[in-house]
Amino acid sequence: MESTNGTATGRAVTLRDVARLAGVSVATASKALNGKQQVRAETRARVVQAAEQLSFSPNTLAQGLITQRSGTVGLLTSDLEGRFSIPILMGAEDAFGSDQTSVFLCDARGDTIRERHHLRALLSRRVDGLIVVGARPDTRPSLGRDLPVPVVYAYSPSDDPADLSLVTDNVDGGRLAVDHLIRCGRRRIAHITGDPGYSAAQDRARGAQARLAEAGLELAGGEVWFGMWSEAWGRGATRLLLDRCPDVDAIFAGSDEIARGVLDVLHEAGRDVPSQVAVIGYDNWTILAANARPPLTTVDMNLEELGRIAAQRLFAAIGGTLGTGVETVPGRLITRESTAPLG
Amino acid sequence: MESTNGTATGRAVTLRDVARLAGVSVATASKALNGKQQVRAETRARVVQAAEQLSFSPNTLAQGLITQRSGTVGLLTSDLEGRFSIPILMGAEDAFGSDQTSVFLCDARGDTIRERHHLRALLSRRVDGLIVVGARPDTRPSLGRDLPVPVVYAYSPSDDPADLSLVTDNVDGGRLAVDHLIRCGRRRIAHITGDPGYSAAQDRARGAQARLAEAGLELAGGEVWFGMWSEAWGRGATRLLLDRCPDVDAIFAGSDEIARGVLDVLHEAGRDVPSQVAVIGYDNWTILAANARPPLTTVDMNLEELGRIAAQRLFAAIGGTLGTGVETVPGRLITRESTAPLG
DNA sequence: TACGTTTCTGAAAACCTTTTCGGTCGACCG
DNA sequence: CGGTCGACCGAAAAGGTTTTCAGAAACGTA
Repeated sequence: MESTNGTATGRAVTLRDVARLAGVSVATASKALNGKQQVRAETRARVVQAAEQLSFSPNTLAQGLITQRSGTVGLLTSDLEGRFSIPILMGAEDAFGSDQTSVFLCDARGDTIRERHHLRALLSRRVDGLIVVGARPDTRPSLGRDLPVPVVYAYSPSDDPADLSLVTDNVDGGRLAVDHLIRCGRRRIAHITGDPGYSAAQDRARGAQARLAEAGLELAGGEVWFGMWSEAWGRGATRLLLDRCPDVDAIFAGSDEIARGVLDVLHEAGRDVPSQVAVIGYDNWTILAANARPPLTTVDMNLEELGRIAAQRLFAAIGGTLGTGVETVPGRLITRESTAPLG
Repeated sequence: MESTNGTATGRAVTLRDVARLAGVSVATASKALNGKQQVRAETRARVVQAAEQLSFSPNTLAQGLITQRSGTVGLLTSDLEGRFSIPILMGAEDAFGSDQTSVFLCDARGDTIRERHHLRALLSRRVDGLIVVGARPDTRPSLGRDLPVPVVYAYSPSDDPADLSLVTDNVDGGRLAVDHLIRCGRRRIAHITGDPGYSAAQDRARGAQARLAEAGLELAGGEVWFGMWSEAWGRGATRLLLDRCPDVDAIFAGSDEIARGVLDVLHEAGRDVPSQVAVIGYDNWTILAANARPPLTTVDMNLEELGRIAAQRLFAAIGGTLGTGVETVPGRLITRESTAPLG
């Protein structure tokens, strides 16, 4: 039976076929292909050659059935359209060697019952482990303690301290940003950020203020400008800021979106960036940061790294036992042209 | 053995356990749970109850082994970080009922040998089908004709006409954009777009010009302004355009990024949008389009829809036979505030 | 009572691979 | 030459499910 355009080509070739062609039993064929010691070099060569000739590829389902290890992990996300899952996913993907482990991607779309649903399906598929990545860097409900596989929470930590969670270090990120501005010689530093209901906003602000305090400085404008995660808020807040505090020489924006708004208004107001006012963003969302005028210095959360670590922890946990608590991954500064030493 | 924090909890519960608890054989247990006719209602109830009590979930690997259907599909992408794969993926995800089918996500990162690698792995896992989504809307090499499973190419069409490809309708998209501008009463319409090496750029331009011709109009500036897919090019081209053709009353930008650049320069030049110049983008990349000043009217490529259709075609093809050729999915206009009737 | 029918149940094969364990064969030693 | 040993190979079980087919039970009919 010929294979015509996607129609399955008869039966798939199995180890039996290989064995038959090589003139050995399936047992030795298996051993030969898996590099076991129990087979003569000459026999092994014959088997390998037969396998290639038939372009045999072992049925992973059957393997999984007997080894009790499927070689798959589930990635349960809640914001696919968001920009957080994707880098994490990529990091995870390349931490598992792609030939060893494949990842099932499930998007729960923020819906708890859909999440339970996906969870059931994944367990039914006998995944070896689970990575749960949330939509925002706030605590999320645990999946529970009595799952048959290890779970790592990424980005959104679990509310159960017995789980293992990996999060970005927002406090340190805020500190990083302000530290950079101070090193640039800035002294009148303002902080415009997003929704105060986000712990990310609070943490970054805390880190920023801590670093300011160390330098004996106060926030320009006297307080953190909380608002929304949008360009429009960036614009609005900047207008107010320039009004109230015209001698500001640096602005730390809580996100690249906000930073875009900040840049816009500074431009309108005729303040040069970076010579008069330095601006730093957060997220390193390339489309926004790299295309800004001028290109935006920003804090990268190292999400791929976070994903990679999540995968490593999970991998280590499979078969072994998992750590607990919240592990924190530091970000890094990406310097572009929106910041520069003063003078 | 207790389950402690992710460590596997002894042996998983199997159909045998259910059968034993219900006092029947595994055969009847299977039939009972799968709604087969061969079992008395009372027996079925007993089995179901036992299954729930043990919270049994069938081993999909074993099922797949015998039914020759794994209930999985592979999604092979080349631009995870890009904005095209994700909506397609989401569309696909919700077209397959999530309890029926799970999707393996693989990112080849534009590397052909990594792609072969992933392909082998997916076939080894006995996926029921494959969706291949490319990074750019140009032709890509076919995976080949003699695969054991059906394949649908999305976004990037395959170079083999015997394959089934689904692409966005760029010609129609260009027409849509210009049609909207004409209906707004605009007559001096310019087109600034990206890299002329992209068929998307060419097609959109062709559609735009076709619609202009129907209205007896010519492109303002005389020609299409090809360049790069960047804000910077949008800015540069707009400056040139205003210079050469100051009475332009509408600009069709080949992407939202370009449109952002266009808006920036118009703003600087003191041209009001939309009262003096209407601007329309392409992609409906929300972060750019909705946050623009003013919010950007744009063409949405309906990528989720494309993903959904891809999944449907694939689903239909599994077991049956697949269509061939290139199928085209129309986009739709998203009107925001950057366009409005003249006067 | 004998027999046919219908309805339900269970044994067993099948899916494909890995792994254990016993067996064969030749070589080597005493 | 008998025995031991090592190297290599194959038969068979296992993993969890579905499906086929034969058998059992219950019931109605002649």
